[in-house]
Amino acid sequence: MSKQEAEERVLAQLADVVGCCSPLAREPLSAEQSGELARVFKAMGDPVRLRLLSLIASHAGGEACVCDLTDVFDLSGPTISHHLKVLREAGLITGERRGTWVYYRVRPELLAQVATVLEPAASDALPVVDA
Amino acid sequence: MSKQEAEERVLAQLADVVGCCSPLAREPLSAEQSGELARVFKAMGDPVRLRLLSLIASHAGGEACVCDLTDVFDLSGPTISHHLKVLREAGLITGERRGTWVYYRVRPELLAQVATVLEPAASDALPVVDA
DNA sequence: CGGCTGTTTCGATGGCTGTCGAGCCAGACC
DNA sequence: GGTCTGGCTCGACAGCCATCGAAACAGCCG
Repeated sequence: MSKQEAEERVLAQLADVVGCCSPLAREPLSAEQSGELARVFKAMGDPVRLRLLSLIASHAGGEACVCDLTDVFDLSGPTISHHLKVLREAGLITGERRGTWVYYRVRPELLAQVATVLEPAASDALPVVDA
Repeated sequence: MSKQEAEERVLAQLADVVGCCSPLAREPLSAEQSGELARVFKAMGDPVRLRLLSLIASHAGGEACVCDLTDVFDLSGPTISHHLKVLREAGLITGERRGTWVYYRVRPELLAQVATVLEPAASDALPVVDA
């Protein structure tokens, strides 16, 4: 199983667990569910990775080259690569090599799923959103 | 400054940074923003804490006593207490002592804010939500 | 082919963190 | 007041993680 396949499997597994709408506040998460979800949150639980994610997501064309990302931080190349790998293994981004450079783009569907998990808990008791 | 005040300050600071809708995909997060947000995600980046959060959120009346939470896990009391503290310091929950027991409840507004940060990135490129 | 640039992997290291047991504080009850 | 129970703090320890330099790998270009 290649690296790519392994990551695909992670995403599929997570999608299976998260489903389209298993709200955090509707019923307690099982040990397995919380494990899958925690992996995603843990990946986002680092300032550098969060910035990387937003840099990629907000970049023109929806994708960003590693070379664009490295310059933003005072970190070594390997470190950035490490963080990108973590995001990749969490299913949050995908990387594709085109010639010399590697381009990363976000997986919006995963972000949407995570947001869905959070939202019902929010709108349930909070009239602030006032939708 | 008491424990309670300190936590209030954290929440206020976070609300200030996150605002009502600073979308992750609209523009790159600053170092400060990512730091604040990462703290919340890191708090949710643990299976036990995620389950605790969902247990509290989904509990009848919107609040749960520590005694209810301890039994669910094969963990010592201090460990549960530690995780609750992390969630508290991240602004995700609040604890209140009433007589013998301590009750915890979630802060829906923070969850809503976090979800908001995620969502625009999602709906931006994903027709799946089909709203 | 040989070198050059961009990116990743490897190994090591310092710091953070999840976990526990022991002990402490707060209320309740006698 | 004395004691009992629920919950928290403290200190310690093992495992994980962010970071780095060095080295390996992948394409380009001369």
